[in-house]
Amino acid sequence: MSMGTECHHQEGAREGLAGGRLTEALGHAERLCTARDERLTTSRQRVLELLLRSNGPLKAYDLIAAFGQDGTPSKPPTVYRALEFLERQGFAHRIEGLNAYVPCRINGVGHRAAFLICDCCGAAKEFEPDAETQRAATTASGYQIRALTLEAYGLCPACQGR
Amino acid sequence: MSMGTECHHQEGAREGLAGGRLTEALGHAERLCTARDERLTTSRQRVLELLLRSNGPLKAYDLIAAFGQDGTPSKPPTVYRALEFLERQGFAHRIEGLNAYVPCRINGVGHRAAFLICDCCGAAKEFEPDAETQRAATTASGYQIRALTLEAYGLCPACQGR
DNA sequence: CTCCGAGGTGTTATGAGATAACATAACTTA
DNA sequence: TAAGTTATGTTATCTCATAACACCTCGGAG
Repeated sequence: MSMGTECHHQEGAREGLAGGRLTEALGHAERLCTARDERLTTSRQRVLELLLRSNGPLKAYDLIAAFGQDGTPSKPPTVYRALEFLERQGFAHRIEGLNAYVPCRINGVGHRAAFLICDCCGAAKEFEPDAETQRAATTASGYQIRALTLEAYGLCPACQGR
Repeated sequence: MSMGTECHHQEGAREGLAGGRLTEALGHAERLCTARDERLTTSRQRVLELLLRSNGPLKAYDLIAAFGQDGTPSKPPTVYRALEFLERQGFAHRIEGLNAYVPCRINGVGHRAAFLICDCCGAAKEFEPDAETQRAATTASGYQIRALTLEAYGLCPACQGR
C-alpha cells in the first residue's frame, strides 16, 4: 500500500500519474534508455509505472505485491533488480529513512537527490541540493564525495497547525 | 565485528576510546543523565561503552553479539531499546545508509548530526551541518523541519589515490 | 504500609527488508 | 550458429527490527 495515508490533508494535491501523463513519462524513460543503449524491460517498466502511479513513496514489498496486473505478486529479486536499474538510470530514488522508493521528479541523470518528507501525510518532495549544501559537506573535510543522502523530516505546509 | 575493515589506510588513526578517556566519556554521559533525571542503566551503559570503544560504526547485531563481558550475547530488544534511549539522549546516532550506529562525538543534545563516510575504510566522521545547510533544506519549501539526515559517502583523505 | 502506576528488563516469536546462489533464457555480434 | 553478455526465474536464506506479554522495581498517593 502506498505510504502517506496517515492524514487526509492533501487529498486534492496528489502527484501520482495516470493516463497521458503516465504514458508520456514512461515514453520519456524509454527514449532515454534507447539513447543510452540500455533496456527498459517489462519488469523494469512495470516497477517504474507503479512508482509513477503512486501518490507517495512505495515499499519494496508493496511493489512486489502489486507487480502483476492480474494480481499475482512477483518475487523479491525481480523487484529489487528493477529498482537497482531504475536507481542507476536516475529514474528512481530510495528514501533511506523510510525504506521506500519514489520515481525521480527531476529530469537529468546523476543529479543528487534530496527530499523533504512530511511526517503526517507522507508526501516526499524532491529537490536538488544546491551547490552551497554540497560544498558544506565537503568544506575542510578533504573527503572526495561520491554520493549524498539528504532527507529532511517535518510537516509540509498543508499539515501544519491542524 | 566493527565495520571499516576493507582497507588498512588509517591503522594509526583510530578513534575508539579506552582507559581513562573511555571512563571519562561514560562518566560524562552518566552526569548528563543524572541532570536530566534519566537513568543510564547497565545495558544502556554497556551499549554506549561498546560504541565508544569501537573504531567505526557498529551494526545492531554486532552489539548483540558483543554484549556480555563473558561472551554471552544479548537479545535483540535489549540492544534496540538501549540504542533508542541513547539516540533520544543524543549519545548515539544511527547511520541510515549503513544500518549502523556510532557514539556522538559532538557534545550537546538535540544537535543535528551529519556524517562523512569513507567507502573504503568505513570511517564515519561526524560534523555539525551549518545553518546554511539547514536553511537550504527549508528555503521556499514551507516545510517545518523536525529532523535532518545528511550523509555524504566518498573517500576520506587517507584513502584517496591508493 | 500497601497498592498501584510508570518505566525498565527478559523472553519468545515474528515481521519486514534485502540478497546469495544457481539455473535458464534472451539478446548480440562476430 | 556459437560464444559472450545481460536479464530473468526460483529457492533459500540472511539481516534488520519490533510485537506482545510477563515480571520486576522503585517512588509517590491514599
